[in-house]
Amino acid sequence: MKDDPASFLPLSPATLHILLALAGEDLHGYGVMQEVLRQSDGRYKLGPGTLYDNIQRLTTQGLVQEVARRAVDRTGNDDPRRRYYKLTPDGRGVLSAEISRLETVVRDGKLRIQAAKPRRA
Amino acid sequence: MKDDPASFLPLSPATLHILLALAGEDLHGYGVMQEVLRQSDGRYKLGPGTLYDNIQRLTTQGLVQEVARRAVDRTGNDDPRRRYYKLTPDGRGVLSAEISRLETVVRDGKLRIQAAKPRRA
DNA sequence: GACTTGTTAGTCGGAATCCGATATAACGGA
DNA sequence: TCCGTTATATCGGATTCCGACTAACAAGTC
Repeated sequence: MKDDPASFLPLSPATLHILLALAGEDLHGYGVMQEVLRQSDGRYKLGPGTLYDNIQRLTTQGLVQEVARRAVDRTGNDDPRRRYYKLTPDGRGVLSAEISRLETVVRDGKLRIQAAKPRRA
Repeated sequence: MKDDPASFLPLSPATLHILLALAGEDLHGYGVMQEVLRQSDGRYKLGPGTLYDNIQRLTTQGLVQEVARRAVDRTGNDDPRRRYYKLTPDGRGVLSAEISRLETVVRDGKLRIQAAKPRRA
């Protein structure tokens, strides 16, 4: 995947949040669901359909890859059913590009919204 | 439509950019395409299918409404084929909510991206 | 042991959305 | 007159979303 990271943009909300969840640490599918829920304060809930569709697509695109099981997580659990995923360097690059793109969107957006009563400039 | 603005979130990239384009000034369909292209520095191009699908949906949702406006724009043009649209107050509220949601996403994202890579300094 | 709740992976199928190709036509300038 | 641009709109295939469902195992409770 030496494709330009920009060619993957913009990311859908689901894809963005999945990559974001994996940016912190490697996680298994169910863990991604929980992490997205946590990151959004319970406001954005990812269903299994969306999750696994995305994981599969992201894997074939080379942005995410499955990794050999980790021994234990920080809670000391080790459920053998788990399948862990991690961001590839390309995945991290795409996420990074999207974040900075969104940064300008937010900056522009705030200006535009405030100018609700345009005074001509 | 007294629905909670949060119930419309998150917005797809296409929807977000259309609302953003209309936040500055009332525009006609083709104008929205151009404005989105301009705002993204030519990186995000909206096709007519996506545009009109969205305008229709946003109109029935009450976030956008068509306005009768035959006045000239700043280039002095007055093409009678044009159909202008504007953001409703609800539309502005939804856009505002999405922008502030994205603000936290960006903030979190930046932390996560730089946090997970200090593989030796 | 039986019961219950939570964890974990996945499938399935319909709905929603995307999005380019295409159609149509009026515009403006060379 | 002819051409490139402006402008609205539809169509249909492809992609994505997303909840309901299946299936197990885990862990704690009664």
